[in-house]
Amino acid sequence: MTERFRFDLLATDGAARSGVISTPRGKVHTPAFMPVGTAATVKAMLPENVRATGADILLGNTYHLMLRPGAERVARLGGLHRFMNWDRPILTDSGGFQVMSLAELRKLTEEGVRFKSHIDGSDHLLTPERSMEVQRLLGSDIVMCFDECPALPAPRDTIAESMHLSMRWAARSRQAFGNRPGHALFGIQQGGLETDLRAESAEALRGIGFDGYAIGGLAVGEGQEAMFACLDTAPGMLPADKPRYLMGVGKPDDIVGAVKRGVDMMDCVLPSRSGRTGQLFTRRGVVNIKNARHRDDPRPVDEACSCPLCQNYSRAYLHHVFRSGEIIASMLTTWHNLHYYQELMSDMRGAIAAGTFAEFEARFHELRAEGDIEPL
RNA sequence: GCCGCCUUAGCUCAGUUGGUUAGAGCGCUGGAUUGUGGAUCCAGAGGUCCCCCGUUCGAGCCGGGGAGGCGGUA
Repeated sequence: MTERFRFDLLATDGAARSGVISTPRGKVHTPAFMPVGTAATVKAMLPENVRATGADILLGNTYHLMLRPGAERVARLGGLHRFMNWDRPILTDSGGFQVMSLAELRKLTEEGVRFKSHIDGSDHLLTPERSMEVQRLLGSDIVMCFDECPALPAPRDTIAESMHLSMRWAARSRQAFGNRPGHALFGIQQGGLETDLRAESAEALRGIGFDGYAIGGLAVGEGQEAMFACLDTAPGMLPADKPRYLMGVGKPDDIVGAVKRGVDMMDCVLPSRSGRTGQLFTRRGVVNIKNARHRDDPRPVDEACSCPLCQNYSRAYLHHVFRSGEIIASMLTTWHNLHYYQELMSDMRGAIAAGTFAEFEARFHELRAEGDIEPL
């Protein structure tokens, strides 16, 4: 068992990197995709099945868990790992993003954010210090700094002001986190699409010193082209010997493009959330199982996929259970999507190690361009 | 047999004193969803207004006849 948090870079191919993060709760192979388990569960999945898809680490949410069931309660019950039956690493988001996207009647001050719960309207105050405390109570392995994430597009002044506040909060987060061997604290770079603000933010974070560095504030409406343009320079501003985490991204092609540009970790709700709305991610692009074309189709979603859905059930069956609102529909689609995402990450790790990332990427886009199989 | 009520989109129903291209909800056909609200939003298709005749410049609406359904009554 590793006593301390550690990141070892194993291979590079162009800007793409492959490595391993070691924690007392296990290793995380990078590039890594973290399924989102917001409310102490990856919806529609048992933890052992999430693990079976290849996930090394999950993401949990400070915002949701502090509101329900409450961080102190989770702590009394033995911590988040025990509570949700996942003994491997967990990264927790700080709550900053969710306060902005979910809560009502926010009031932003230097101290933190006062807001009303989207669940029951109760009043709450989230500060860098409280966010660190909540994440400690949960037992998070990788703790995220409390930050503010403005929606894009926004005026440069707004982006700059927000970034400076996030940097002051990053320093307070670092101070409040203290020294906790075996646990990591990640700083979050902001600055929107402005290269100089990104650089200034990265410099501020390096000055404080973190165990890993996240790129925040992307995939919030700017489009893939703008995001990639930002990622052409943002990862290189962060320390090469620490993990780089692109928050909230993304679709499969976003992920491939991000890894190509030097990102080591990502999380996204898409495979799980879209799974619950009938959207399946495959080598050949997206399949919407609700579409009428699948009604009589006895074939699997992807004949080359080894997940339980593709091995045992037809498109026609999945279409039926989806249209009927059956719970198994969400289970099967979520399982498939997480399996696909993890296989994608595994393939990229292999390609980086072999120095064949360019070939991998070409094949990835080639298959998607072919599109889904023709309807019967 | 007689009396009353009903018939408008796939379903359940609105539809003003008769007045442009007849609407809604659900369903259906598609789309959106990026540090999760099992949520939500967007777009589209779909009509012999039960049938026939009449009145009227003009009928889903008014009159007559018929068909089908529901209820009451002998």
